[in-house]
Amino acid sequence: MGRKKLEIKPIENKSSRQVTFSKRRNGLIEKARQLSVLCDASVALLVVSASRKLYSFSSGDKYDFSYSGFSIIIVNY
Amino acid sequence: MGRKKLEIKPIENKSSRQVTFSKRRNGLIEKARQLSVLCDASVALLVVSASRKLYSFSSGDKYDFSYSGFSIIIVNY
DNA sequence: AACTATTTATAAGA
DNA sequence: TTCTTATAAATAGTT
Repeated sequence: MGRKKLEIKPIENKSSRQVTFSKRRNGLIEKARQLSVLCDASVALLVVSASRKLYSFSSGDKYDFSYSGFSIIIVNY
Repeated sequence: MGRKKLEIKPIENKSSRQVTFSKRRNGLIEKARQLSVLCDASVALLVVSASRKLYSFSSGDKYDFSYSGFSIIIVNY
């Protein structure tokens, strides 16, 4: 999408990469939410940025996410 | 997208729901892959259908997924 | 399983 | 950097 076709390869420019990350992360989380609502599916999504920030989505309240360094653990209630 | 605008609410018709699930699940997984490649992010995505089938994506080979009943556990190597 | 009319996401630009 | 918009991409309904 967008003004030009974008090849799916690492974005070198740091600020472009940051902008694209923010937009696409939000889009992905919204799509995950929609899938869970539309299709009665359970969805868990974890995204860790290059700068180690964690963003997550899970349908319902089935999961508890924790994050430490490189480890991601999903623990059921 | 599509011929008509679709409200984001549970799809009652079973076959429609199944078709939408298949299309959107594939789309979501592809978007997850693209985000990880474009933005040097770690992404883990788990989708469990109403019929309890598990579909997943993770960037790199950092994670190992297992699924049993309602429990989903991500374990690092 | 394909198609295609539309909606939606988003790459650049302002 | 928040908002805009031209365009690419996803997909709902159809065949």
